[in-house]
Amino acid sequence: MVRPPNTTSLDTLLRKGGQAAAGAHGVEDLVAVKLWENPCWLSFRINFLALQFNEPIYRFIEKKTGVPRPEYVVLYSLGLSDGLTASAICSSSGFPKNTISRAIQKLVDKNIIRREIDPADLRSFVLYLTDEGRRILAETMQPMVDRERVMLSGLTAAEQLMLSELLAKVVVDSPNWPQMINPQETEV
Amino acid sequence: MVRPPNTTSLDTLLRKGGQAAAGAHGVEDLVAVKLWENPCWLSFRINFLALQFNEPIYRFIEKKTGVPRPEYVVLYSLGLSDGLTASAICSSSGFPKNTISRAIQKLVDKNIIRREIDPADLRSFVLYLTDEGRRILAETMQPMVDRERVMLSGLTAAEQLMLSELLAKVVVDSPNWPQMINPQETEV
DNA sequence: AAGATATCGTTCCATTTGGAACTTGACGCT
DNA sequence: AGCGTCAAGTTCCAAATGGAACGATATCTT
Repeated sequence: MVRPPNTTSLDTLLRKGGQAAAGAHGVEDLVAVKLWENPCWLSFRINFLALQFNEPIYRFIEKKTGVPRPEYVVLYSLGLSDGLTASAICSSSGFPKNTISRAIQKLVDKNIIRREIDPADLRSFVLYLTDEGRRILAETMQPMVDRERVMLSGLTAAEQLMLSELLAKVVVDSPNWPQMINPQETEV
Repeated sequence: MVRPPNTTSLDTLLRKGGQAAAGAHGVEDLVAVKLWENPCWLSFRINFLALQFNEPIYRFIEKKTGVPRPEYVVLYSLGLSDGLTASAICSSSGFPKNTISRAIQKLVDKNIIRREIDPADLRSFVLYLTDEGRRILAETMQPMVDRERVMLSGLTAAEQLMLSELLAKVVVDSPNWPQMINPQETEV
């Protein structure tokens, strides 16, 4: 385990990053531990924030419109780029294709989207929002944007911009990451 | 909708944050749209990165040790702070209490953790790692840390530190966020 | 051009999930 | 002390989930 000492101290620096500035505010005990004493600081912080966004907003959306999360993911994707296929939605969202397939069927049944055969590829369908779909999107977009604003409200505008850029940079880099190797059973 | 024009341009700035610097790299089409044309840039980026971490690492851990995600969350929490209760793990992880309850039972059955009655509160139990639990943690910690390193490898050390601090600041601020109000049914 | 291989989307089915009701113990109030 | 309310965990059950197999079309190989 010969490792230059400055590597270790970078890890510590990263993990403890911002602890002094943050102070001992109202965060729960175990959350504090997971924030400051955690070798996997990145994944905890990201998962925690994802949860803080997703849980309330999807609960709200389903209560308000009757559209559950996987269906809303389809809807939202079409809102950004109408005329997508199921597989494009899968790979950008991470949901498995059977879940998206079912979501699409429900949305078609409810007349929130419509499905057309792709003349260029008879295996796949192209999906479009209906007016009803556009209505639901319009109705739910503001609460989502507001929720993001709330989550960012503790940062200055400059900090928000910095965060945006850093996260984007990581996402853009993601195609370069090696996929995880399988566990070698020898170690068991 | 009278809104000062600079508010709008801050939004645009945030959304497009880093687009120029990032360039047109290998990221998928719809991912690119969700990155740069998305009013909810924060939640997309965070959810995307959470997925990129969770999916491969929990697949790996389950294959290697037979411990599925909710059980591993319990295990990991105890690794950070031995002697927790189920409810502490729930509220810091966001899993519902029945899921955590079942995970704990499985872990006790497998002799990965042990459960003692809390003399201070006879309703709750205090959980401890067994040697087997510690062994599994030791075996899986390095791959998790490595995965984080890979995800951060596109950033310089200074950028990593900045990201760490910004995310921590947002997490620390989270207790101040208003909980989401319920949808008013009048609009339907 | 034919066969092998890969991809799109659906269906099947065993497993997991999480809301809600429940049990038991703690705590506050009179 | 006695009663009402609340919190910790468990159990029940209907619904969602996701791996795997499948049919159909595209694409690649030789």
